[in-house]
Amino acid sequence: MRVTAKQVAEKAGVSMATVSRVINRNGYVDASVRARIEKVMAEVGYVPNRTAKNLATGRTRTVGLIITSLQSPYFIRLTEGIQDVLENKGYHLLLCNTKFNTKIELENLQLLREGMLDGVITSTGNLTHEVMLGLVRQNYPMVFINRVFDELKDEATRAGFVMGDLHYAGLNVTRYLLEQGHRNIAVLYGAANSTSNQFRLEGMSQAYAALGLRVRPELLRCVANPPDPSSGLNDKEGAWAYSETLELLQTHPEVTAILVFYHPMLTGIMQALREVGRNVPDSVSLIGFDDFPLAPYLDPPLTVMDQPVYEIGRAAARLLVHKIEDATLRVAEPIVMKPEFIIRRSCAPVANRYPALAAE
Amino acid sequence: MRVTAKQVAEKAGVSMATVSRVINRNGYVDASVRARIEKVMAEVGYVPNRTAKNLATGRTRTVGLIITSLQSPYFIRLTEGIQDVLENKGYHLLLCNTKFNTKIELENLQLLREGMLDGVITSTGNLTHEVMLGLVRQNYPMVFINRVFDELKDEATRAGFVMGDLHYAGLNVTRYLLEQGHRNIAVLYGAANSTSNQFRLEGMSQAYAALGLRVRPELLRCVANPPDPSSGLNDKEGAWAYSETLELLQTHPEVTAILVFYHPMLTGIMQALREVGRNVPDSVSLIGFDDFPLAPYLDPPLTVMDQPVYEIGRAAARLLVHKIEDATLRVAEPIVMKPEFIIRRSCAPVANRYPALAAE
DNA sequence: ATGAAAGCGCTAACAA
DNA sequence: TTGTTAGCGCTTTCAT
Repeated sequence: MRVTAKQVAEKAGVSMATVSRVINRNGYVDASVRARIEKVMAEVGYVPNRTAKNLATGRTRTVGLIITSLQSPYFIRLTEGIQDVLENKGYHLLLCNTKFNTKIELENLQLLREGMLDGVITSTGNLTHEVMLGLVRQNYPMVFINRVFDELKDEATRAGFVMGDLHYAGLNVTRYLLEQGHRNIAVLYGAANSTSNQFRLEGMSQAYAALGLRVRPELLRCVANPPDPSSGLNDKEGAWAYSETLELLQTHPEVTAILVFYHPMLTGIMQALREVGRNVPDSVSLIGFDDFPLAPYLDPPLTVMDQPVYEIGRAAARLLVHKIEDATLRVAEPIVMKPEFIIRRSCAPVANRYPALAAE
Repeated sequence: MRVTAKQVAEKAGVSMATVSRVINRNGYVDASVRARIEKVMAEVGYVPNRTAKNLATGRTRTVGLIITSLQSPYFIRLTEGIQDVLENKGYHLLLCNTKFNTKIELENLQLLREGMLDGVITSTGNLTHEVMLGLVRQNYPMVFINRVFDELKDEATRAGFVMGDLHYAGLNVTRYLLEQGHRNIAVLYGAANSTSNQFRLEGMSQAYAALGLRVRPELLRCVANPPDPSSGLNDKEGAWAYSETLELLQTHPEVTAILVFYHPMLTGIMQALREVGRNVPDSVSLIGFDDFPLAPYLDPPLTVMDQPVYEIGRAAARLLVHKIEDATLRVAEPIVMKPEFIIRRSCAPVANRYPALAAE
């Protein structure tokens, strides 16, 4: 049978309170008494019951992380950053992978209300915007990645915000392509409703506008509604991207550059390109968002706009833990991190494609 | 303030027991009474407290998953399989990423003893062998991936086992290379102590033995002890593999094939190969273990021995949930899944390298 | 069909 | 420095 603190107390001839003090190393306990209790605990193999402690303290030292996919190196790296900090602070991570399913996301947010989670970090689209807003206003400790709530502008809540400078990222990537002569730049992204994508797209528009040009909306493709979201297929997201890319290239052969906002789509895009004989980078330039270990080893090595994802994760976790442990903390200003452009070999000037034209 | 079931009961003019019955939809409750209680719950915004429920029921509907890295597509896919099943059964996932740190692993195992976890799935090396064994003998619900306990052979415990046929995998990959004329096959693996590696190595030996040959132990390299395990460096594991590979190629230039048991090492291996001018596959053949979405897009496309990782994950989660929900369940037989060899372009016969020799 | 009441195992304020 | 005691909020027999 399980041994309880009460039994330890009886056996050691002390009160439960004293046992509790030695378990948690707080309060004053006489050295000899402590030794006696510890001896008893070791003898009977006492293990404290965590759920009882959770109930008594009203805390669980568990944090929820909500992401939309495990296939994206972005989320992996983010999770690593978060977990490294949490572990260091003695917190645990409950992982919720929504796979773009709002229902799953809501179920996990419910755990926050139910007191099973001390706080939550979210890095998802904004389908659950209203729910999140409600939670924030009820002062649950929450940290949002790459997301803003205009409604909260003048409110002092416990919510925290960490972001990459995605506007800057979109702006600079686009400027780079425009300078290389690209005018028909397609974008493939993963979730229509995410603020991350909006930021990048805004940056993109700005780069166009600087040249008196405009984004062509028909070249913006979202793959948020997968053909078969429930299949166990490996590389499911690549499969969606594949058909979308094929369609794009067919209807818009004038595309000379593709921006990939969501890396799980990369395989499908590359396969489609290959099948229709559009070589990278000579026929089409390709740029990914966020770096990942294998990027330099792809064929061709992928040029990417990187974000310090690991640091973003760390910052988010630190912020959340602060907010959990200090209920009065109010940090309204988002933490913003600068991206870095990493040029490899998946982009080429349009002139390479039409050398004759360029020579004129 | 938080609303409790007690307050709901008072407001609805019933007892807590009845409220509990409507929350959990069990026991008999008169339709009109149920409606009244539900109305009150909605009005006051009642949310049940999960930690209290956990304490009262002695269960948390939370399962721990212990893996050693998030950088390996193997663990990612495994996690997806596990999570898809858990979510479907109403369980949550507490993720423990040990990064080969035994201390972290032990801390998470402790959560099982402390009643915070209903069960645990482990897919790690066997540094914690004794601890695991103790837990199993105390009848905690546990499922092990790619691991066996000879000690448990004749005991009826609650432990479950799911494995890929790694012996078969090692055997066939090696046979394939031997048939292509390779005799100096190096192996780079991630954790010296893992049974998965042992199984593969045994298969390998068998393939050698069939030709009257033997494995050359000096060509087996483990990268379990990283130069800097705590750095936040992206692609840390690739960095370890890089230096190990460099050293290997320098001391053993006769190597014509490399088997990679742990994919996060791939980047470092490829870079080292590139730097010393050993072209894949003409100068060195490369085979990876387990497929992943980007494998066909590497330069060159990677030949791999794949495992049905997603299915392994699903099977493990199903088994664990069974064991949690039926304390009498005793399934000693491991579930074994067959691997599949996927040939792409990272292997070439040795004859390609020494055509003159082959022509003799 | 509903209620009373005894836990579940620990924490923490207060008293001593 | 230690003990007393009243919770934490829910579940679950056992009556009724």
